[in-house]
Amino acid sequence: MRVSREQAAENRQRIVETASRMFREHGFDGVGVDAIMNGAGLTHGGFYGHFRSKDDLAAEAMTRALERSVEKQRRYTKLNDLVSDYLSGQHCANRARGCALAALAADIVREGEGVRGALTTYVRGQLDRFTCLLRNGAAASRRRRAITTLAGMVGALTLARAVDDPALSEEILTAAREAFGGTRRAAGSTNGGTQLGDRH
Amino acid sequence: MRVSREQAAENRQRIVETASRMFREHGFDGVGVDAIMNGAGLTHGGFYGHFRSKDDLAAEAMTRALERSVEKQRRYTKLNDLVSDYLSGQHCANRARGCALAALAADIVREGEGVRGALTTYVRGQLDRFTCLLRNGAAASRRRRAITTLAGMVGALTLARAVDDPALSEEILTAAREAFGGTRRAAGSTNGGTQLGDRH
DNA sequence: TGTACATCAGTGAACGCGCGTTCACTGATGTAC
DNA sequence: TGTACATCAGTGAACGCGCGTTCACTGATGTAC
Repeated sequence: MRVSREQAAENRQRIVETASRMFREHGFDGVGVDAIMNGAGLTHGGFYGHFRSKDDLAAEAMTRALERSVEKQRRYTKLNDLVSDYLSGQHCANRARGCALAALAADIVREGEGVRGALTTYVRGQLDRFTCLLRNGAAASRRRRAITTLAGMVGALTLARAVDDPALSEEILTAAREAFGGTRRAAGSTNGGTQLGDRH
Repeated sequence: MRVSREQAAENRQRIVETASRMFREHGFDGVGVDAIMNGAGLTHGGFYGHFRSKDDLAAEAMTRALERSVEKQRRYTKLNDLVSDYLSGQHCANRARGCALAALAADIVREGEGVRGALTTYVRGQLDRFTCLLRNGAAASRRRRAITTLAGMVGALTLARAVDDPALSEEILTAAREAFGGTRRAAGSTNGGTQLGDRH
């Protein structure tokens, strides 16, 4: 049943992609090697030809998911658009294809070095990107706003997903979209036009 | 080896408390019945005299952890104090005794009805409490700020814990403490004295 | 109040299942001539 | 280019371990007289 080197490389890719989706949906402990390999159209026995261990795959799948996330975000030129998409009902409903940070953040503390390292790099990059997208204020201020924006996005998505009641989910997403989006549109604003936490 | 009814009730309590701590530290799948019972000074065999299943205990432990959290928060009269404590380095380092929402939020989506129900009730209560603690603005505006404050707190704590580098953790907590705290102290603020997201 | 028996909280061995991992095997791919 | 052999990606059975759960048993507690 040998397969061409090219095919084998494709298979490996597919395993990583599949794992990345399944981990986001069910958590690291919620999917087995067996399920991942089946999801990739293979049988479990071949797994250790590609990876040293399940943890190894976890680190790689995490890295991949975060890279994808970065690519996707490069498309945005306005923070407001990025935030709106991040806090959309669609993203909330689609854990498997969504932000790995929000899907796995709580689990990550307990994972190995590889996973945490990948995540830390991503958070740093994310903060840099947000800082650039924010227009007004000094660098230090923009950096602080980048932090609170990222925290607000992750927290709001997590809450909206955890909660039982769709109406409450929607309320959370809407409120967060308005507060953490880069632009202010509401009439009668006390700080119209400035970003969240902007005060230096 | 029978034990007085009073003693048995105490034991049950202890199991719930222990589970509540261990789940927060290691996740629902990260601790076994065996470990919980040992942690409570008992052997695993007695478990099913107290609970119908591990899931049952999970729901109860979650409920308990959230009730504790509410009791603790009643002590605060100013949102700023509450936020400062929530986003303290101590809380960040102590998952086992800290906020169950932040410790388990990502896992909760995959848990049973009991756990999710308990959490939803808690989030509603939390938002009501925050809305009360916020002083300025119309009810609807305070409610929205309550949501973004809660989201920001949970997100910032989650990020600070997930990240690999203590300096970055500290930076995240500090920025969030300033942004999501109820009062503004910084000089040169563009919206001094108003709360996060306050604009109606 | 004291005695005799029933109850039942807790014990520890055992069961069954799923999961991560290993391994002998297969047969298509890659390579040497 | 064609043939013969070596390689090795993938298969599926098997192993060992841990975990949730069950159960026969123990002996202190609770209760009836």
